[in-house]
Amino acid sequence: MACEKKFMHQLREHGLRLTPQREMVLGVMHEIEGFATVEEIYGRVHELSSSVDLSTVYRTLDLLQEFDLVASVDLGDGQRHYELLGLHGPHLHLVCQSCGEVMGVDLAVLEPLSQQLKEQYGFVLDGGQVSLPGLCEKCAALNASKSDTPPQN
Amino acid sequence: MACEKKFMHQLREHGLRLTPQREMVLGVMHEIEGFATVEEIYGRVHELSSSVDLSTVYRTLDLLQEFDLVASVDLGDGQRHYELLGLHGPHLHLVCQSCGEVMGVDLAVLEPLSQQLKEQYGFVLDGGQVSLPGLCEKCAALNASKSDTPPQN
DNA sequence: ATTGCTATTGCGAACAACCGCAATAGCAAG
DNA sequence: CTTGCTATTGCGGTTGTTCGCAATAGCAAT
Repeated sequence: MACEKKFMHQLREHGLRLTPQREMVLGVMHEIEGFATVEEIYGRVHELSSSVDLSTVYRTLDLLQEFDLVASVDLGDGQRHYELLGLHGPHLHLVCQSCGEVMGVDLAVLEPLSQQLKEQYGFVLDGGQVSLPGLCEKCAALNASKSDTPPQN
Repeated sequence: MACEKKFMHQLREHGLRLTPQREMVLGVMHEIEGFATVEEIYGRVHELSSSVDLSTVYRTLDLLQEFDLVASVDLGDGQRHYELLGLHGPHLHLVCQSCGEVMGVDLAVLEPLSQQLKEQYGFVLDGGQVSLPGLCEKCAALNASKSDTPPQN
């Protein structure tokens, strides 16, 4: 797959090394649909090779994230969730505070805002890392009716 | 201060109670300029009454956040930072990934985006909770020159 | 003032994420 | 195929945050 190639290339460029552990983590990410917790990723990697350590998984995910091969989203459930970006590339995440649903959206919607922040404050937005909290369509509709008691899920 | 009144009122409305611990946390937040870590807040509260527990501070901050009296920002330094909103009210946070500087910006800049997300995806943005990662003016300029080696501080 | 209901607390333990260090193993040069 | 340099690993321990639970204490009604 193109993803592995890209990874190898980026490692070389930075003087880093390709290890079986790193290959395994990336491989596992490919098998997974959508988001995965570190626990899930570690579980699968552990099946392949039981000697791989949890911190190595964390470190590899950090690395993959730095290379924009993976994105992490905080759903507010005390556990970070990771998603392989492989084909689609970086995108914006809309996170529903009520049901936890995540919607991937093209970074283009940020363009006007990005432009304005740059002009007005000199701030250079990093769109690939953005997660926006709010309510998805369904939960917003639910909340509109019984306006009180903020939904906890 | 108006803040305490508002807090009491909101507690009552939700059938919650005003306790000395909650008053102390809010009081301490008033004394602090800008952002404070839980450690700092707990430290000051502890001076006032050494029996107050750390988890109570955490729980109170959650509560204050729910009532929009306080905002939390993740600066990426493994420690959450809290800011009293009292007077200024909710605002957007621009967080520099490089130097950690936080810039408060009026929520108005989000209006167009908010509108578009609602129309296009039915997603209702919660602007008061938004933190946007990127680079501040200074760090962006620095980064532009030596384009390689992502800054670690 | 007293009472009763229940929100809140302090405590201890759990949890996710991270770090420092010595040992290991990629990788490039000879 | 060696050798040497150093990035990387596994391990143990630490930090920041949250949880469950029994005891306490707000608050409204009597």
